[in-house]
Amino acid sequence: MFVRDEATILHADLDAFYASVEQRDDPRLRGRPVIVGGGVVLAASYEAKACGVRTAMNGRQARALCPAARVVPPRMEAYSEASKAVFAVFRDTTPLVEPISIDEAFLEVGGLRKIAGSPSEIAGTLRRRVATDVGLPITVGVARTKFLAKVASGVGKPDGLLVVPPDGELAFLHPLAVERLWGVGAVTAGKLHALGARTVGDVAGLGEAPLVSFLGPAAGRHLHALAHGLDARPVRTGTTRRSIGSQRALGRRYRSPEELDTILAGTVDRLGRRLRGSGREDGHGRVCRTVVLRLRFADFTRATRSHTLPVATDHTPTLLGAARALLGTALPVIEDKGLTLLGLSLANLDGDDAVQLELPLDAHSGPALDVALDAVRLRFGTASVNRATQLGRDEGLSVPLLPEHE
DNA sequence: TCTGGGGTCCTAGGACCC
DNA sequence: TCTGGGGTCCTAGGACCC
Repeated sequence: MFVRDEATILHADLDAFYASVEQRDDPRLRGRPVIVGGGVVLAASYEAKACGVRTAMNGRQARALCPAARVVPPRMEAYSEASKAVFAVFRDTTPLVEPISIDEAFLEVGGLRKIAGSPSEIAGTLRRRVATDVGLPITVGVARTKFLAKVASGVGKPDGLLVVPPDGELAFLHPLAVERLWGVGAVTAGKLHALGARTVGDVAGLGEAPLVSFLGPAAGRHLHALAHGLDARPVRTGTTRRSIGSQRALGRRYRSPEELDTILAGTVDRLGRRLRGSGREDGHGRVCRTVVLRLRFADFTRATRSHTLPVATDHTPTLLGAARALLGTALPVIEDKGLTLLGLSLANLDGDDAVQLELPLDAHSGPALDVALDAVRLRFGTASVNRATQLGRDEGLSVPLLPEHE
């Protein structure tokens, strides 16, 4: 199996992205605390973060923490333009770019040494180009694996460059708090604390069995591997969207079924247009099979209702019919608890590219498979291949399960 | 703390078929 | 008639990310 022994993966992450665009475009905001968004903080400049303001924080609380902050409404078009300009720099650096979100990406720069220099030199050039060409600060982490590069950029923020040398990986990783790990949120962090693990090194010392029993097979095995610096996922280009969605907060006041139906019809219409590719660029003539209604109630609990159509479609009346039927089934609970958010997702895009094959593993699957494991879910399409190769690496199960099945 | 909007992936279980 | 395994598809919920 291919083993990388050199730090050639870059994780490039713009700093306080929306807020930095605002400071770039309005000199009066530079050096001052800036909050983007009103009711909820979408982004905070580092000056605002110094007061304790955080993304997703309630707007009133944020203003109380940082009375000097300038609060500006979001300008999504400006951020989209800035993102395109930054990604142009990424793609000019290497063709192997894997976008993660509007403001971050992985770049594979192995093999560019002769023409562009070492990975850390390339990272430095990238940072300077983003600063001069686009006018934004960016932090880059450089490491042998995606995971370590991602952690490195987080530790290196803001406006930094941090290289994790292959022989210094565990020394870098193990002192870090478990919350630093990509994929560990509040719930998982709480479970790890309950196991006595507060640092990544503690997690590495736990062994796989307790992690699997506390976190489930996928998360447990994944975390165990990451804590030991193991992560074979390659940088991959051309990943396609698996779902698109739209949602709307409704506030607390009562909405009649008729009113909800109007909102739903508007949402379906918007998503239908996106699906067919008019307006936004994430659709481009795709079809979907599964319609998911998303609800949030006044007590902050959530629910979903979904329906899978016999054939994939982009036909708005068909989608609306399915959405209406789902809303109908949910009316009693809406009546009971009070609805505060209504959303819709269109999933199973392009129908069959997410087929699930469930294969049993038996004694013939390989003696290396010593973990209690009932079945592997292989999904054909990008996500599933990931899982399968990861399994192959972690367990030494050398991929005979993977191919041919098509 | 009275909490936005857009996503990804994983888990569990039911219905149904052979 | 009952039990069981194996396989597929679908639904619902949850954790997490930016």
